[in-house]
Formats: sequence, C-alpha cells, structure tokens
Amino acid sequence: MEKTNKTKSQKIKRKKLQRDFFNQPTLKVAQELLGKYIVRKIGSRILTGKIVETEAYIGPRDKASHAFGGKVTARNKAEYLEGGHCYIYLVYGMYWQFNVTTEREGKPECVLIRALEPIIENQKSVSKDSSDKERRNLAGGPGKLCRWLKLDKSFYGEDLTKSERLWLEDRGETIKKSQIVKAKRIGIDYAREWKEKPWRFYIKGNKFVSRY
DNA sequence: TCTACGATTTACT
DNA sequence: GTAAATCGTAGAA
Repeated sequence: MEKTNKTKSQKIKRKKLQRDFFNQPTLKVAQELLGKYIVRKIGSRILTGKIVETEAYIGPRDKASHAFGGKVTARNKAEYLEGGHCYIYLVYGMYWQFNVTTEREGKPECVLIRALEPIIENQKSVSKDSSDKERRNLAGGPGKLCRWLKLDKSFYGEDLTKSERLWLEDRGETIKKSQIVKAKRIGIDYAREWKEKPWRFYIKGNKFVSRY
C-alpha cells in the first residue's frame, strides 16, 4: 500500500480566482496578480505558469489604452466586459497579447500579462542551467507566453471564471509590497505623458521578467 | 476601399 | 546599439 506518497500536490491550496477578485481597481488587480498562477488546459495536457510581470491599462483616460477617449471598436470591445474576461489582440502582425479585464462592465480597464515563470515538473535529466534558460525563453514576454500557452483570437472575450481551458489560481503565495517593483510600461512611446506612469509591476529579482 | 502602424521578438552590425 | 518580420485593424478618404 502506498501510504507514504500521498503527493504533496494534494496539500497545495488551489483556489480559482473568481469575479470579485477581478472587479476591483485595476492597479490593485495588476499587483495582486503577481504570484498567481495561470492554468491552461490543452486536451489532456496542462500548462502552468506563475505570473511575475504585469501592466495596467486604464481607459478612457490612459492614452496608451486602446480604449482611450472611450472609443469602442471591433478590436477593443472586450475591454469593456466586466472583470475576469480575456482581451486578446495581435500586435506587429505576429504576436498575441493576453489581457485580463478588470472593473465593472462598461469600464475599459485591463491588465496585460507580460511574463510567466513556467512550472515544469519532471526535469531530473535536464541540467539546471539549460532548463533555466529554456524556461526563460518560454514565457518571458507577452508575445512569448501566448505562443507557449497557445493563446489566440479564439479566446477573445472568454470568461476566465468559467472557462474549462484557461483560468487563474491562487496557490497561497503572497508577494509582499516590498517585493513589487513599479516601473514605466513598455512599448508605448506614442502615449505622451502616459508613458511615464509606473503601471508596470514585477516581482523583484525574478529571473523570468521580460526586461529590467 | 486604401494606407499606416503597432502594449514584440529576434537577428544582426 | 539598429532593423526586419508580418498582418489585422483603425482611421482616413
């Protein structure tokens, strides 16, 4: 009888994030998402990554937001959904960007997920060096993490509190305020003074962050 | 319709 | 450090 190996995974707290988590101020959600987990189910396979970097976009006042000025377009309408939905779009003709909506319906605010620390099990045969390098390449950037998790337009508007293929979990980790770095957002030079807002957040010292 | 360009990544000088 | 890849969409006409 296998009584010693009751796998410690059974002890890990796994609470799927619900509506009330997302229906909060965007800057708060962006910071609280650090240390949470993304779970992606592809057939029988499950990919998991810890969120280590985010950015907040707060339309209509934020010039960097696609919903600046309160405009609604075919691309950005998912931003107006209530918290916990997926806003995904293509940039530079080749990379998907995965965002989670926040706040109530009608408020076009969201959090861009910029980097994940991939959780890979069974890596006994791989040397630590090469596996670290490979893991950093998987999801160390908003385009790369979508490539890894196979996220595309089919997730547009998906409700992450109900989806069977993509959701977020709290696994009992808390990132202290002192461990959260606040920085300028990336790739939005067109946004005038809004590009200076310290609305990019990442876990201090984490190796999987996209850029320092 | 037509045109310009981007919430990035990668390769190369 | 600079530039190319690559295409759906926003905004103009």
